[in-house]
Amino acid sequence: MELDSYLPYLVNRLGQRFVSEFTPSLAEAGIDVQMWRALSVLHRHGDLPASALSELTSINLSTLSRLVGRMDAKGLVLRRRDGADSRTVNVRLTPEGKRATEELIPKAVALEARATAGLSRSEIETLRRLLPRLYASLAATGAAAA
Amino acid sequence: MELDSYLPYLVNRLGQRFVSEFTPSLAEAGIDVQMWRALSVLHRHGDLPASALSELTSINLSTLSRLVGRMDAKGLVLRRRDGADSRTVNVRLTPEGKRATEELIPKAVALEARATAGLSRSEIETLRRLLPRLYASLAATGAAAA
DNA sequence: CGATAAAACTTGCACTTGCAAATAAAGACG
DNA sequence: CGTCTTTATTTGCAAGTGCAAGTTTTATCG
Repeated sequence: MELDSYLPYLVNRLGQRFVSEFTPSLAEAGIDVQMWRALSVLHRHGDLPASALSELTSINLSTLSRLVGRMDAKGLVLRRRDGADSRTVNVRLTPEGKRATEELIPKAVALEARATAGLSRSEIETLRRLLPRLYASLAATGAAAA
Repeated sequence: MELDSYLPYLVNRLGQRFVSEFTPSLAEAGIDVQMWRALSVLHRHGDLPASALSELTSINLSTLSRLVGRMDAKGLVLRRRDGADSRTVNVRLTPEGKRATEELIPKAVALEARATAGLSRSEIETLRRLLPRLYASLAATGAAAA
């Protein structure tokens, strides 16, 4: 195995770099990376059950449960039992949460721009296209595929 | 920002998926993901100072310090002060650590193969080439670039 | 309908993590 | 040479994390 061209290594290393580069911007807003993940997914998808939010953020459900608790305490989200099925907890952005998210989006876009500064438009598009295919391929053949 | 095509999101999500798919194989060997990261880097680079290992694994130095302690206790690595500069701690694989690593490599390769199953040879090569460029671009323009 | 299983969360617990401060060993300098 | 910095790593502390077990609410089935 050539580590320098091993995709899981390259991907995780880059991901960690994204996180550490973005953390200062988040800190200014008083939120951490996990909160940002939840915020951005909620901003994109609207209200979500905790389990769906867990799935989309890749945050462990029990971890997410407590994360949502903290975000609720900070006024970023609202957690409410679902009307139809009260096992389900729906999480929703508060106006304050929406505002915080939208304030951060330009910085998030700038970060991506900085990372892709040396790539052509088509190289960037290639990445956007391929990464989800790897993800899907793992999901399709993974443990959950039983 | 379109989250579904936002590279930091796609990258971190995929990275997390790699981790969770590989965790069972690691568990069989009694090691966790962080240990695996250190092992694979040491296997590739040979002896390394803690700071270099931290850099190459993207693991925070203080976290790494304790991780190496645990790995040492498990007999996977040896930590020794450097002869020339005894501020530096050199970390080296033990034979046991080397064996454990080499036992896992085929599974790591298989995981990558599973992820890339639907891609052409050239698409895979493109990923191997582009991901390090993003990483380098962030490193070059980042906070550390002062 | 009533018992049993399944689903969706939440929580106890033991362990890991990162920041900031502490330690220890070079270097730099007058 | 002794002091002041800088470099390399470790540790105190206050959170955060994941697994396994617990809770509550829906389904299933005879």
